[in-house]
This record gives sequence, C-alpha cells and structure tokens, in this order.
Amino acid sequence: MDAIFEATIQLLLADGLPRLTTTRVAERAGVSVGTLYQYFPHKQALLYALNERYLDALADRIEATCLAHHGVSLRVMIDALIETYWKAKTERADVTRALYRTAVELDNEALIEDFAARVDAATLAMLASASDWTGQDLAGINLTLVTVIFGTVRNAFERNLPPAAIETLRDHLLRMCHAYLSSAGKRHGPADVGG
Amino acid sequence: MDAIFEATIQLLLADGLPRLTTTRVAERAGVSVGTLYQYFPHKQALLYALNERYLDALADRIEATCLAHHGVSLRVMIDALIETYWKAKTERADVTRALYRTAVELDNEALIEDFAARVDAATLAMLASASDWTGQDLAGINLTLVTVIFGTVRNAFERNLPPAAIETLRDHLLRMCHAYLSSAGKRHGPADVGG
Amino acid sequence: MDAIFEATIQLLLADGLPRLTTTRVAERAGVSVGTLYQYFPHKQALLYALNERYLDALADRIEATCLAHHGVSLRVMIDALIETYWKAKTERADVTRALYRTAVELDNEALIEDFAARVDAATLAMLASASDWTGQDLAGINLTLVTVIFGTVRNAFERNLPPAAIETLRDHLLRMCHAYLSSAGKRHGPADVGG
Amino acid sequence: MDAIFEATIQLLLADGLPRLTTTRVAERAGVSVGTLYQYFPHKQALLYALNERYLDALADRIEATCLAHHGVSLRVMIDALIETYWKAKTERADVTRALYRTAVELDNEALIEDFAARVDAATLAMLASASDWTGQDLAGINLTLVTVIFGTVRNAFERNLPPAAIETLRDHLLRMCHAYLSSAGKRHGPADVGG
DNA sequence: CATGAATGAGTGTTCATTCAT
DNA sequence: TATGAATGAACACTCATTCAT
Repeated sequence: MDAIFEATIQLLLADGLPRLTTTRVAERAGVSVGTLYQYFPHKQALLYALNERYLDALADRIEATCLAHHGVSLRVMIDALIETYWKAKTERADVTRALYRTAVELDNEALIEDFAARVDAATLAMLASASDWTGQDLAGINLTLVTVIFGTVRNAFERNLPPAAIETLRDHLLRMCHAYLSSAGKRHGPADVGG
Repeated sequence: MDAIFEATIQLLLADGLPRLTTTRVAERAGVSVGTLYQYFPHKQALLYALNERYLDALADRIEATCLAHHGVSLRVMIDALIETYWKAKTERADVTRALYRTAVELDNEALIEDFAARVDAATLAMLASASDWTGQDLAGINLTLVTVIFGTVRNAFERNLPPAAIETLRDHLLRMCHAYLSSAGKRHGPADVGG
Repeated sequence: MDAIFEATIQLLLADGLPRLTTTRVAERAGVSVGTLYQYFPHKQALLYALNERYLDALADRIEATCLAHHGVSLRVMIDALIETYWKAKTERADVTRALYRTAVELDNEALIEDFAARVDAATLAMLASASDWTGQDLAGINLTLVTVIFGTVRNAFERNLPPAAIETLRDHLLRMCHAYLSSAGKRHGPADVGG
Repeated sequence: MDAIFEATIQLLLADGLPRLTTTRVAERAGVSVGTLYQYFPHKQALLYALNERYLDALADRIEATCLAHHGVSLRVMIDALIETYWKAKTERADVTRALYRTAVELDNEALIEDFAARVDAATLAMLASASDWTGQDLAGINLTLVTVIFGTVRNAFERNLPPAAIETLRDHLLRMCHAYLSSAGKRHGPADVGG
C-alpha cells in the first residue's frame, strides 16, 4: 500500500493529475489493477487517502512542535512554528504541490477542516502557555498567525520563488509576526523592544 | 465568446471540473461545439483564456489601486491594497475557487508569473512613493507584503471560515502589516505610533 | 440504427449474450461505439429496444390477423391465430431464441405485459365477434387459448423438436383447441361435430 | 455443496444473474472461493449442476406420478400430471424463474433434452397403460399433452398472472385436455361424455 | 484440503476533437 | 462560417480464476 502511495505521487509529479490512471499507478507500484482496487474502492479513495496521510503527518509534526514549546516565550514559539511548517513544505515541496493538484477530483473539505481544527487547537494551547503573554483575544491572534503563516508559506512555494527570495521572505515573515505580537499585547520586556 | 466564458464558469461552479465537457459548455453557451472550437483550439485553451482573463482583470484592479495611492502614507497604502484584494475575492469568491480548480489541467505557471510580476511592479512603485518611508530593502518588504496578503486572503477563503472570523482576520492582518512596517523602517511620525 | 439492431441479433445468434459487447456490436454494425451510444444510452437500452421492436411487430401481426377475422367461425379464428403465431416463430426462430436470451439483463416485464395486453384485447374482440359462439366466460376462454397457444408454440421451439414432430404437434394443437371450444360452449352446428 | 447451491439460488433471486459472482456465492455459502472451485471447475459448471439438480428432481417427481397412475383412466392421468407439474412450479416459482435466467450462460440443451426424454418416456408408458384408451397415435398425443401442459404452465407463471386467473387457467387447461382426449380416441364410456 | 490475496484480460462508457454538410 | 453527428482512444472498474501459504 505504501508502494501504491509512492507510485501515485511519482506519477502525479511526472505527468500531473489528468494522466494519472489507476492502471498506471498499479503498474508503477508493481501490483495489478485488481490489487489496487482491493485496497481502494475508487480512484477517489486513493487520492483521498493520500491527502489524509499527508495532512495527518503534517498535523502530527505541528502538534509535536507545539507540545514541545509549551511555556516558552512567544518569539520562540513563532520561530518554531514557522520552522516546522517551512521545513515540512521544503522537504517535499514537490509532493505538496502534487497533492494540491489532487484536490480537483476530491471532496476534501472535511480533510482540510480536520487538519485546521487540529492545528488550531495545538497552536492555541501553545500560545496560551506563553511565558510572556499579557494581551487578550488569544483566539483571534491564533487564527491570524496560523492563517498568515500557512497562507504565506503556501503562496511562496506556489510562486516558484528563487531560494534567495524564499529565504528573505521567511526572515521577513518572522519579523512580521514578532512585530504583530509586540503590538498585540506581548508583555514588553526589554529583550523584545524593537521587534 | 463571453457567453462561452460565462457558461464555463457556471458549469464549473455547478458540477466541478471533472464534469466540464466542451459539449456542455457549448450547449449552455448557446452555440455548437464546432463554434466553440473556432474560438478555442483546445479545451485547455479555453481554460487558459479564462484564467488569463480573470488574472488580467485582477491585476488591472490592483494596478489601478496602486496608481491611485502613490505618495500617500504606507498605512493608507496597505489599507487600500488589502481592501482591493479582499473585495475582489469576496465579490466572486465562488468564481475564484472555480478557477483555482481549473489549474490542474493547465500549465498556468506563466500566467501566474505574469500576474505576480505585474502586481510586484505596481506595489513596488507605490511603496517607493510612500511619503513616510525611511527604511531599506524595499524589494524585500514588497515581496513580503504581497505574499503575505495574497496568501492569507486565499487561505482564509479556502478554509471556509465564518464571516465573523473573516472580519476578525482582516482586521488583524491590517494591524500585522502596520506593525511590520513600523518595525521595518517606516518613519515614525506621531500619527502612526501605536499602529 | 437498423444496422445496430441487425448486428446485435447476428452476434447474439453467433456467440450468445455473454459475448455480446457494445464494441463488437458497433464494429459489426459498421459504426463506432460512440455512435452506438448516441442512439442508446446503455447496453440495456439497446437490448430493451430490440425486444420492444420485436414484440411490437409481433403484436402488430396478431392484431392484424384478429381484425381480419372478425365475424367468422371460432374454428377459423383459431386456425388463423395459430397460423400467425406459428409462422412468426418459424420465420425467425433463431431471432426469437436470441431475444429470449436477452431477457436476463433486462427488466422487460413491462414489455411483456404490454404485449400480452395488446394480444389479449385483440383476441378477445375477435372471439366476441364469432358467428358461432353461445357459451359464457369468454374472458376465461380467451386467456386459456392465448396462454396455451403461445406457451405451446414457445415450448415446441425451445425443445428443438424435429420438423415432423413440430408438424404433428401443430395439428394436434389445432384439434385440441377445437375440442376445447366445442366442449366450452360453441354452438354445435353439424359442421363442427367430431372436432 | 448444498450450501453452495442454496447460496446461488438466493443470490440469483435477490440480485439476478448479472450480479452473481463466484466470490459472492462462496461468501454467502460460508466457504472460500478456493473451496468453491474445488467442487466446480467453472462458474458454468456450478450453474449447470444447479439446473441438472433441479431438472432431475422435477423429472423424478413426474416419473413417480406417472408410475403411480399406471392403469387408471386418462382423465385421472391428466389430472395427476397437471397437478404434479403445477405444484412443482408453484412451490418454488421464484427458484424456477431464477433458473430460467441462468440458461443464458449455459449450453443446457443436453440437460433439457434429457429431461424431456425422461418425461416423454414416463408419460408415454403411463398413457399406454390407460384403462380407457382406444385410439391411435399415442406418441403424437403424448407429445402434444406434454408440450401443451408444460408450455402453458410456464407461460402462465411467466406472465405473472394474478392467482385468480391462474386458477381459472388451470381449470380450463384440464378441460381442454379432456376434450382433446375425448375427441382423439378415448373410449367413450358414460362417465366421460360431456368432457 | 482450505484459504483469500493477487491477477489482468475484458467490459461499459465518456468526451475531446473532426469534418461533411 | 456554423453545425452536430460521428469518431475511437482512453478510462475506471469487475470478476473468473489461480496458487502460495
């Protein structure tokens, strides 16, 4: 079954969704079509499972990061969050893009909502434990951070920016989040003055 | 030809890309398939033109906004930029999503790059004219603002957030951009303190 | 479309239903599969239409026979009815059998009921006009005659009886019907004594 | 093996031949496909055996009836024959119809011929022993009776006639056979006058 | 001897595209 | 130039059958 997933991703990357046929997936995975259909009742089910697997793994990583950073300062939290998400995207940037393309034939809203819910909960819990937080409306701030970070990273990768620009962008994104938190209620200890 | 575009969007919204056939588009548009093929040599060409039209119109609006805001303060610029993009997305949120789904069958990287280039140029020129700018690395800041704003807005709409959350988010996004600019080198005039 | 019907019958006769594929039908008919599907939305629709055509034609013939024999004696009526049905079966005995085999993939009860209703009505009207009828329960007699004649003829052909046996059978069937009518209330004119 | 037969009939009745797969038969029978293939080398073999079993049992019953009525009057013989066949059909009318549908995938002419031969022999022997027979051409009469009775009964059940009509029909069929025999050479004892 | 995962040829069906009218 | 019937390659999916365990 992992072979099937792997084959699917490879074909998606090589030829795109329109040329992704069950027969070719099976062939590349080294199994017969029949076997593929024993694991997945539809082509859609395969695509869905692939997305699920990816999003679950990503959520796992984000949850782990959040859990590992309870109680630290907001700055460190944001650094860690961006680092984790950025790394996940960078490591398999191609896979990520391949999966985005998959969404057309899918009703994966449930998947995305589940993912978002897990991430929201994890980041919210982390932020709530921050050692230097004094402000209010944590939920709004959490929503903003998550949406901005994820949206920005995705956009950055979709635009095919050159690595240098990507680096710059990441750096600026960090600073932006810090500036935002400073202005939004972080306790202004001396270390943070100047964002 | 406009009828064809309109029919395409309607079908895309109603049934999704997988059920978008040239025959049905022609039918809905009130022409024959043959005629459709007179205008567009491929199905892809139709989809490509549709995206092009949409992105061109969007770029037009952004350029207009930028042009109209040369010389004002950064804060006003950012407000205008977010306002414009947000409005464009909101007005035809469904169409936007329909078109995103269209991308699978397309090699529309060129389209996106053209769009990005136009927007980058327009926003950069606008920012460069800001009355209250003192910092450096304008290009980096421009890239960051554009990527963050567009990525965030897209993400917000894709997540199907409730209107209240969307409003909150927009408000926070604004504040985030302001905080970022303040920290990045905006001339600290009295009016902006506390951004 | 007639070519498609003809091709279907030929293939049915040559290879049986299990090997009747839409592709082969189209091939044999000299059209493309696509064209076949323009005429018939399903394989089932093709089979259904084929049966419909056959049963309609058969009902037409039986109705014509009945109409042509209003007012004559019962004996002549029966002769004509058996003659017509027998001839229809004999003429295209193979087609008939081919179509029977078709029924598996079909919900053709409606078809059969329509056919039966038409035949029942036609024969009933004919019998009611008989010059020599004195008995009662015409409906029961009609039902019996129709069921016996059609059931017997079908059975005879399905059993693959040799032509000689078939002839004998037909002769006996006639006599049987006459004897039945004599006993059931036919006016006993001298001509009919001894059935 | 009986479980397999039973499962086959159940599935045939529930879903029809097109949805009858070896896997489902095995499942329903509580065995594995492998085991099913130990008993029957093909799917066809299973269907063939099923028909064989059914026809053998039916022939058994008819033979028993015939044997039990040697030496009695023709009228009683006919009554018994119709009774037996009618009962067999009525008892498992659904099974009967299920099996008819099975024939498409089968070359069961041999089966039918064997059945017919057994029945013909049994009824012929019975008729030959009739206490009141004086006519000739017993073979022709036998063929006629068997074909008419079996054809009629089958037709009656296939037409889905309401129970009342079925009863009427059966009654008329009896009278028809009697009238036929009377006219064909039965010794005219007083008891039989008036058919 | 029983199992049931694996096989893959074969099926019904769709749809982008063409071209005679 | 507009039409839409015809095309046929290509696809998702099924299921009788096999064979390693």
